[in-house]
Amino acid sequence: MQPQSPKYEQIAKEIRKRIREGVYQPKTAMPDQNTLAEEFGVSRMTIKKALDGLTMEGLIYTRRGDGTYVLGDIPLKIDTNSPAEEHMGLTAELGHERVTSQVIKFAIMFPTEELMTHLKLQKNEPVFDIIRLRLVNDEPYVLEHTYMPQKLMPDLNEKILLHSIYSYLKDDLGLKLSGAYRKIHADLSNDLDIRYLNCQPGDPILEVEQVAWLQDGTPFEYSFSRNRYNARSYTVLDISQPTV
Amino acid sequence: MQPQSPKYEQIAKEIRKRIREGVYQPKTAMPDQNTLAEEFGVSRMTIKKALDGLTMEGLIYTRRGDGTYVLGDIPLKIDTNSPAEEHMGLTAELGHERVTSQVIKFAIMFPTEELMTHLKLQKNEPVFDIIRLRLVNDEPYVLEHTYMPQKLMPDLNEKILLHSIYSYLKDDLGLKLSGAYRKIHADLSNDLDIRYLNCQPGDPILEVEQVAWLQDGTPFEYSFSRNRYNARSYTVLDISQPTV
DNA sequence: TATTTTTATATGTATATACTTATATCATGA
DNA sequence: TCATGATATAAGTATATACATATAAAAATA
Repeated sequence: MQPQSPKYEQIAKEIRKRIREGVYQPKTAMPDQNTLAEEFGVSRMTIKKALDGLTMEGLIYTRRGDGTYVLGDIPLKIDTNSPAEEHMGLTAELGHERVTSQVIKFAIMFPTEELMTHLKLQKNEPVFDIIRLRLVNDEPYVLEHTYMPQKLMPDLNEKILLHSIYSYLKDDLGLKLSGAYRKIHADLSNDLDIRYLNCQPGDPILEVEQVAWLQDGTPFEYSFSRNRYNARSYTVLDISQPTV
Repeated sequence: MQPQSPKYEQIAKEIRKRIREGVYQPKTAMPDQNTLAEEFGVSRMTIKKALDGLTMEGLIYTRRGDGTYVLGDIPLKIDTNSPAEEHMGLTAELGHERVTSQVIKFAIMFPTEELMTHLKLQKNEPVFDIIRLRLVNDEPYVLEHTYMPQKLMPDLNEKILLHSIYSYLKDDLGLKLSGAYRKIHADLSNDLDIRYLNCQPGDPILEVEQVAWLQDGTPFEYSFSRNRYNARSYTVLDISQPTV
């Protein structure tokens, strides 16, 4: 019977709903914090904490001395594009399309110098070397080359690769993913791209190079996702917090 | 003599410095909140607010019941790549290199359907139509095609374009920039690219399409930045806040 | 009328305090 | 030895309160 999430989160959820349903309209002011505090039966500090979260999401903005205003029509979804996050990313993004995977390579090796740097490993700590082709409605969509430290996921196998690395890490191993650092380039197609992505020699490729890490800072994935230039774009939402 | 920034921000700044200088080492625990509160002579709530900010920046992470740990070695700079933010972005990024601009087009027009949508304008509200070539040490670097509503910046002129749109908007007009939504694609070079970026027909181009807006949600820029595929990559840091 | 000053209002910051909950450590017992 | 349970610890949540400060609206003044 105890509340699963803190009050400020429940309140944020309710306010998000009101914005979505038009109770609070874009470009108009919301009730002030004291009024909301009274309505929800909490202190103003708790309301403020809820509003702070919504501000960071870009749903509202506040002006000291004035009030709180609804924005509400900014696109909010970020396109994650992480091999390990396919169930949040690709699957969610494509909705009802049929996403399948094909494992092209599943090997284990000692890390190169570069991998040792990116994944913070010693030279005697093996990494998985995985290449997967992801298809949408049987059409080649993205070619993913992924390296992951074996020690973090000793029991990784081909069956998991076909399903979801993400839910394996999160649900089975209890690892908490935290963030990613991505570098996006344009490149020319190479032999693998031509073979698996059905593209021509000389075609441009959109490559996303990524290091992803856990909540404690451990890197768990170094990957390259290669997309046909006309098949996909990469989307980023950057809300810069006001610099003090 | 009054403090220009709030205490929690000053404390965050000091802790950032300590991490940078190695007083608090990566992978080790920091002093607990009560100790820090005592040291800085503030309440624990104030310390917590400072730590919350550092957590969002990805510098530290906290575990309830355990403590606060330093991460500290995650690359933090985001490559903004916004025409209007060149003084935070391009200039800052390239440090001591000499960045110059060349105005290729500076016109005014009524918006197309697409511009009306992206910039939330009526068909009788004119937009500036700007093409700039940016050079680093006299080498072509990026070709920027920018559209901005005239009503937000009636006095924009060619001299400003050569200097900094960003500081004009921020310092002269007092507008507060808030965020941007970007879409990144790979593309094939077109005539303009070939002419100004010194590239060959068939070369891949990294294009960043962007809508940027002010704190109140008003879009003020719709732009395309086109980069030679081997000249530049686009970098993103994505710290996902723990989902509740 | 136009400008300046005052006042009311709403958000921001900061504190002290109490309680909750996740984690690690240490003691206990099978 | 290994699992279980108590205990200490540290961060998280929430409140009440006071004051600071930015903004808008109203009142006073030239």
